[in-house]
Amino acid sequence: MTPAELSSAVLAATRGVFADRGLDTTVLPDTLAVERPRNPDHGDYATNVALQVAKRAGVPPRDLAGWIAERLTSTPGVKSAEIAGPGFLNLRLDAAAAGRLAQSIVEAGPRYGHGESLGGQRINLEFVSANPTGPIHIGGVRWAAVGDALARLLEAAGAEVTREYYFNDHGAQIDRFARSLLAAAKGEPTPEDGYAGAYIGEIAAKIVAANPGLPDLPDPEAQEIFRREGVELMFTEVKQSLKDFGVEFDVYFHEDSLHETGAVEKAIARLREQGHIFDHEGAVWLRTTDFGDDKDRVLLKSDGAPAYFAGDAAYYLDKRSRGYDVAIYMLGADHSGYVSRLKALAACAGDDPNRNIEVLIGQLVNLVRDGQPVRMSKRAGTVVLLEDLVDAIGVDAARYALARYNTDSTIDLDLDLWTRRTNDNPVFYVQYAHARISSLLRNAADVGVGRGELRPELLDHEKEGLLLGALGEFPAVVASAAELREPHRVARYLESLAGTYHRFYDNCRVLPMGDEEPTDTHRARLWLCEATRTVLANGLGLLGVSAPERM
RNA sequence: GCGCUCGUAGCUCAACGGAUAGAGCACUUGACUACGGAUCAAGAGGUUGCAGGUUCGAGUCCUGCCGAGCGCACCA
Repeated sequence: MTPAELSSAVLAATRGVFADRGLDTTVLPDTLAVERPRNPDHGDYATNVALQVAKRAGVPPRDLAGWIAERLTSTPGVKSAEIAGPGFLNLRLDAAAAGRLAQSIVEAGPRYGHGESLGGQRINLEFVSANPTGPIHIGGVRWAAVGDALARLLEAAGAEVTREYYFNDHGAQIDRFARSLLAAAKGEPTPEDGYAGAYIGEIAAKIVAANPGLPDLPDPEAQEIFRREGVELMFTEVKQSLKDFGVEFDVYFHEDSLHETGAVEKAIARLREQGHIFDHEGAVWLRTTDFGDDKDRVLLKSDGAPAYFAGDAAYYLDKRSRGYDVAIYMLGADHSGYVSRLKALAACAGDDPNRNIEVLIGQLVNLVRDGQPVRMSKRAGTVVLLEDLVDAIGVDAARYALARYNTDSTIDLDLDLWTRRTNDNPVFYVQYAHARISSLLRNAADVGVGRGELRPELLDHEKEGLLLGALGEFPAVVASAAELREPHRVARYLESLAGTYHRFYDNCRVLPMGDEEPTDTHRARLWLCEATRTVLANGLGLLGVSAPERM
């Protein structure tokens, strides 16, 4: 019996009680969750449904819980249902009902954990979107790891996801980039507002090598070549380093295209039609304050040039025209002031800012080595790069480390910790569990013990029950992590599952010892091990981290 | 000054409004002639920044205060 099945059974029992006693069934929820209590004394599962609805149904919660319990005890697979505290209902499954889960997990394989909680939703997920004026730095890396994990999660929950990268190849920062390349090529110092760092020299040298006549051209023409080719080289590098990080996008959207195709003008015209535009002091404004922004925003500057926000407006409308139900923006903390204007923009465009657009803000990442903050990169000088992090701890550890924390908090990553091959390193702890099971399954094959027919009632050891319970939670963890946009829940779950497995392993011998004949208990435990391996692999897969069979 | 985010064990961090606030590390004490000891068991460690409020129930929601980070352009 899975938690989902149990939850339906509880709901059915509750409905039955309400019908029998003539209570108002409209106070009942459509679905309810059964939870794994922290304290095992509180049963395999618990539900607070009686507490939730008693007041509105006009009955005492403990009485209601008792009536539900009475019905549940006659449900097949439910061993006991007890009232506890103010009206909790603590449930226990019989071992056979619980044990069958192992088989269904193994049979579901890579699909176990997938669901349809977000079925039918089309989601545009924009993340990283770093400027093409330099290599990806640490701020963007957090989103690369979290964003890609979230994309995988949303897909596992049944959504159709487009991973999108907005490429800011338009505007003044590109000119500064081009001037910096030109200066570097001519051996001149970096312009005052330009980009420094060794990578500028590298790229300038590449462009010079590819364009022999370049030094003879007048500055404006040379700068144009540096602009065009520099952006292209940077773009290629960014894509490659993300690919090496295991992150690939479905759409690389070029800001420049919005200006070239007239999309910006069209967007402004549409917003003007909708009545949200006004002219003031020669500039064209969007009245975002009508929808909660703290000031109105300029779309066209008084010199007639579009402001950056005009591109955002056109870009948002473009996303919507592609038919997404939700556009998710993942932005760094330095863009926190951006949330209200993007939401207002969506509202101006006639969308529901609470449903059609989500703006997630991720706080900063600090790297620490030997207790000292790491701030500089050899190559970029002023910031730490994606490649620095990967060089230091590897892709698996980097992705796991970045995806393991709630993005609302700033985090300190200790580079020494994440390279350690010991169990204080969470990614190794989880991967080790997977490798250990893989090894055990290899041994089982070597000695010729197979899973055979599962006798689920044999999985009646306390630690087996706890492990089955943990495995059963996985689909709900995936669904809630997707719904809440919080991939770190998966990582925390895996760490907990790994611990639960090790405790099982310590208490329950899986393979026959010495000359011992294999029994159905050995075979049942192999089912359990295979199920655990499946869940660990699926969970790590959602985070974009490998599940090694040997370490 | 205003806005957003955060404040939980010595450290790094968990905890869809639920029961006795958890885990890893560090510290103390144990378990290796058998499936990977990269493991496990036990102990100690907390006024969840402070003060009120809502609720059957608050780390979680609301208000105020204190502290930290990040923002507050006709820049991108």
